Amino acid sequence: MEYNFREAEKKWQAYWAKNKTFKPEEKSTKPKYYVLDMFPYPSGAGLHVGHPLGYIASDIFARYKRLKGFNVLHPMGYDSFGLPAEQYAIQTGQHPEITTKTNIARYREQLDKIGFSFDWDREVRTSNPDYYKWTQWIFIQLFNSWYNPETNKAENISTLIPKLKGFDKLSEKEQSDLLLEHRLAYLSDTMVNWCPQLGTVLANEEVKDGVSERGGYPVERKLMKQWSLRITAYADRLLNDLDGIDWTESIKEAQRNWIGKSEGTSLKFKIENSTSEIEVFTTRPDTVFGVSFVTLAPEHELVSQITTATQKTAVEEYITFAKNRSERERMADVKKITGVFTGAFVIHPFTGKQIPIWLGDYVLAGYGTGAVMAVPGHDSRDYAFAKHFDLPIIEVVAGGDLSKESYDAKEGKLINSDFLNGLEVKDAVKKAIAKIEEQGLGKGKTNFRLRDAIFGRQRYWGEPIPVYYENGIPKVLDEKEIPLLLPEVDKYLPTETGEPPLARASSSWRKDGKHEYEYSTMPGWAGSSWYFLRYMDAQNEKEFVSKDAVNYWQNVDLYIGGAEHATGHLLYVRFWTKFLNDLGLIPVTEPAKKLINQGMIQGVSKYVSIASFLLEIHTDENGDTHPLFQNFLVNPDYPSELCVHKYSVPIPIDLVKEENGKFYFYSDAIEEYTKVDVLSNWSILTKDIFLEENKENFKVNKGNIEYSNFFENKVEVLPVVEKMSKSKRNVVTPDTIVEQQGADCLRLYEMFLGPLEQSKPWNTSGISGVSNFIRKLWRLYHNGETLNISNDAATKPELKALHKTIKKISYDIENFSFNTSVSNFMICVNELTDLKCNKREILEPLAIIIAPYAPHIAEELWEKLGHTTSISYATFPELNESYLVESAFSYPVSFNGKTRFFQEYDLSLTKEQIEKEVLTLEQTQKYLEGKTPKKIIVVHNKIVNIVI
RNA sequence: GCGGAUGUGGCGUAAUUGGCAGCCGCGCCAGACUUAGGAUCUGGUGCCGAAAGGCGUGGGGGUUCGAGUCCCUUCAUCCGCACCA
Repeated sequence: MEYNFREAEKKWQAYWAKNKTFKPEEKSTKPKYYVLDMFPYPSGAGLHVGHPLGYIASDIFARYKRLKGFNVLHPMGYDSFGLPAEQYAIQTGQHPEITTKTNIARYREQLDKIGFSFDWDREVRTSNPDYYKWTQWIFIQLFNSWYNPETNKAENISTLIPKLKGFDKLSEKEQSDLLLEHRLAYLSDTMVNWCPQLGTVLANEEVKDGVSERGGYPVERKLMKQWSLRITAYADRLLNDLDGIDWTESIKEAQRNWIGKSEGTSLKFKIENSTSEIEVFTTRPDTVFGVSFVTLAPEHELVSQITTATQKTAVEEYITFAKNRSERERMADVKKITGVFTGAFVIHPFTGKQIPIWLGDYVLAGYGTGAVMAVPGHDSRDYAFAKHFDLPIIEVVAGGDLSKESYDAKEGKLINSDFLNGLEVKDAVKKAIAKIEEQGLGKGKTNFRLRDAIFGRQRYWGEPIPVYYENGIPKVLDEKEIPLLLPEVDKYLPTETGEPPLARASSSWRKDGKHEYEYSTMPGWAGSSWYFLRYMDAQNEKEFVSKDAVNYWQNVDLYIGGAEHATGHLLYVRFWTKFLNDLGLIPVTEPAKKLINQGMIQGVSKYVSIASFLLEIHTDENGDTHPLFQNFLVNPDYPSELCVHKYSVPIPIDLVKEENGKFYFYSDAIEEYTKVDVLSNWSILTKDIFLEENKENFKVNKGNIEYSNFFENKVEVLPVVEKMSKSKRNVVTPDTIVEQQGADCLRLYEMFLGPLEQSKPWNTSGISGVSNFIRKLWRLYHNGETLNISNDAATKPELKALHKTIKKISYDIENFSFNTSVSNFMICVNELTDLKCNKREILEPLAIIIAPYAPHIAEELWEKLGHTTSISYATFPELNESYLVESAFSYPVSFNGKTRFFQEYDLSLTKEQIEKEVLTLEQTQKYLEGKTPKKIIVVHNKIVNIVI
C-alpha cells in the first residue's frame, strides 16, 4: 500500500486541532521553552514559500523540545494593522477590517495545511480591540513615565514633579508643556519624513534612499507636531545589553550602528566681536590645534546673527539652495561639496587665532550641535571641504601624507599642538578633554545617532492613540476608557484641510462628547513591540499579561524571523521590554534570548520586453498635439534605437514556458495576461507587422532588419532573481506542493534546500528526491500491502545505523542545521533498507526522531505501530554511544600528504605499533622507492602520513 | 566609504572543526523491468587522460607532516548603513 499523504495529513491535522495537542500545560513541572516566529502581515497575495521556511524550522525545534520533555509555547498570530489593507480600502472603499479578515482566513488555511504545531487558542491579531486595548494601555504608561537618569530607569512622572522648581506656579498649559519634555511618549514639533503621496509621516527606517520603503514615493522633511517615543533615553542600555543576547552578529552590528554611540567632548568657540559662542561636538579633541575653520549646518540658529553685510546675499542664496535640495538629492550626490563663507570669525580657545566660520550642508543640523570644528588634516570630509574652498590644512598628528589625503587614523604622535606635542592620540584625547573642562570651554559628552521614534501616523488603519485634547492640552484616557475604538469614516483619505482620516469621524466621536481625540494612529510597529508577551496569556481581559504567566514563560528562548527587521521591530521590541521591566511589570529586560534570521527565499521574476512605437501624432480640437503610441512585445535583444522607448515589465510566472533553459511568452497567453493587467494592450511584434503594414508609422527606417529579431508567436523573457512580491508577479505559494506532494514533503524540502540563514531562489527541481524519500520511509515499515514489523532483537549494524542518526540529528537540531538532518534521514533509511531492517526496536525510535520534520507520516506510522497517543509527546530516543564504537579503523596511508592506499588496523594498537606495521607493507615499500622516511605521522583513528 | 555575509562538480549542497574534498539529493549516462508513465529498480557520474597518473574548494602568497578549514593579500557577488564630526 502506497502512503496516502492526502488522507493522512488531513486526518492528523484534524486530530491535533480536536485534541488541542499543542496546548502547553498550565501548571507544569517541566522546564519551559518558548519558540516564536515573527508573525506575518496578512497580505492579499497569501502566504508564499518564503514564509514557511522560518516557520518550519521553528516548528521542528518546538516539536523536538516537546520530545525532549519541555513544556513548549509555540504560538502564531497576525500583525494585521498596516498600509496595504488601507491602500486597498482607499481604492475600493472596502473597510480594511474586511480585507484583513479575508486575508487572515486564507493565511490560516495555508498554515493549517503545513501541519504546524501552533497553539491557536493563543492567536493574537494586532488590529483586534481586545489586543490593541493593551497596546493603548502601554502607550498610557509611556505617557505617564519619564526617564530618571539617576536611577537609570523609567519612573512615574509623579517622581519628577518635585524636582521641577516652581512647577506649582506654572499655568496648566505650561505644566503640560514642561512635562511633555520629559514624558517617554510626548508631543513636540519635530522634523519628520513627510510623504505627500501616502499622506503620512514615516519613521527613518521606513525611508530608503529618500523615498518611502513601501511604494517608493518621494519623502520630504517637514516640521510637524508629532507624537514621539523617547527611545533615546534607552540608547545606552539598548547598546550594552546586546552583549548578553545570542543574536546574529550582523543584527547586533546593525543595531550598534543605528544607535551610533560616539564619545567626545563639547567645545565652545567665542565669536569675534560678539558675546555669542559656537558650541561644537568632537570625538577628536586631540586635534584641536588643527582647526582651520568652523562649519555650521545651513539651518544653524546663529547664522543670521553672525553673517556679515558683505556675505549676506551669498549666505541667503546658499541657505535657500540647501533647503530646496531634497533629501534624496543630498544623498545622491554625497560627493558634491557645497558651502559658503559667513564673513564671521571665531577665536581659537587655545591659540587665540582668528578662524573663519563657514556654512556647509555636509554638517547635519540634527546631530550634535549642528556645528563642527573642521580639522582638514585629520577628517576626510573637512579635508574635501578645505581642498574645494582652498582653506588651510594643518598637520597635528604625524603619520600621514596630507598632500594626498587626510590622515584619519587614531594612531601617531601629536605635533604642532602646544601642550599636546609628543603624546599618542589616545593620551592626547584625555589631556585635551581635561584641559577643556579645566578652562570651562566644554565637557566630555556622549552623542547618539539614534533619534526618538516618531509614533504618529496620519493613517486610518492603526491603533488610535488614546489621547484627547482639553483646551489644547493633550491628556491620556483613563484605563477604564480603553480600548478607544477606531471610528467609522466615510473615506480612508485625509480631509480636505489635510487632517488625518480619523478627522472624518462623526462629531459624536469625542471624549465625553466634547473633547477631540488625537487623529493620528500608531505606526505599524506598535503592536509588534510587545506581542511576545501577549501570547503568554492571550485571553486575559484584566491585564496585558498576568504576573504568573510572564514569571513562568519569561521571554522567548528561540525567535526566528527575517533580518530586514534589524533596526525596526527588533529595536523597538527591546525598548518596550526594557520599559515594561522598569515599571516592574515583567521580569525580563530582553524579549528574546536567541535570534535566528532565516534567509529570504527569492522569486524568479520573468520580465518581458516592450517596445513603444509612435503611431501618429493626433491633433485635438484645441490644436494641441498628442503623440499616440503603440506597444509591442519584443525579444530582449531588440535594439532600443529602433523604437521610441523600450522597457520591461514582470509578467506572471505561470504564463511563461521554459524551453531548453530559456523562457518564452507565447501570444496565446496575452489574453490571459490582460486579465491580470487590464491596461496592457500588447501584441507581439512580428515581421509582417513591422515590415509590411505599419512600417511607415513606426517612424523608423534603418534599412534591413534581421528577421531573427522578430518571432511570429513568442518572445523570450528574462529571468531575474529578486524578492517575492505581488508587484513582481513572482510569488509562489506553498499550496501546489502541499496539494501534489504533501506537507511533509514541503517541510523536508524547504529544509533540504540549504542552510536556514542563506538566501536562495525558489526552485523545485530537486523535490522529487524528497518525495521519493518519504515513500521509501513508508516502505521500510511495510512489506508490499501490509505493515511488516518484527519484535526480534536488532542486529549490531541496525543499531549502529539508528544511533548514528540519533547522534547526528540531535547535534543538527541543536545547531539549527536542518538541511543536514534531512540528508542524514535519507542515509539512515537507505542503510536500513539495505539491511532489510523491520525491527520495532529500530523503527519506533526512527519514527520519533523524524517526527519533528515530517509529523504526519510519523503519526501515521506511530499509530500503525500500535500506539494510541500522539507521537508529539513520545520520548526522544537516548543515544547509546556503545553501538557506535568501532574496533578497527581503515587508515588512509599517505605519502607527503597524498593518500595512496588504505590499511585497516585494530584501534587498540599504539602509534608506534602502527608505524612499525605500516613500514613492513609491500605497498609502503613501493611508494618509498627505496628512500628512508624522514618522519612518520600517525594520528589515532585518523590518518597515517609518511614524509619522504 | 563603513559594516555584515558568501564564493566548493552541470545544479542545490556536505565535510566529525587542521586529517581520505565532493556525503545526500537533483540532473546526466548506461542497463533491467514494463500495461511506454514525468513510474520503479540496479550501476556509473569532479576535471584532464586510453591508462599509469596528474589537476582540483574565486586568484596569489604563507604557516604546517598535512589547509576548503588557520594567517596575509587580492578579486567577485549579495545584503545593511551611509556626510553622525
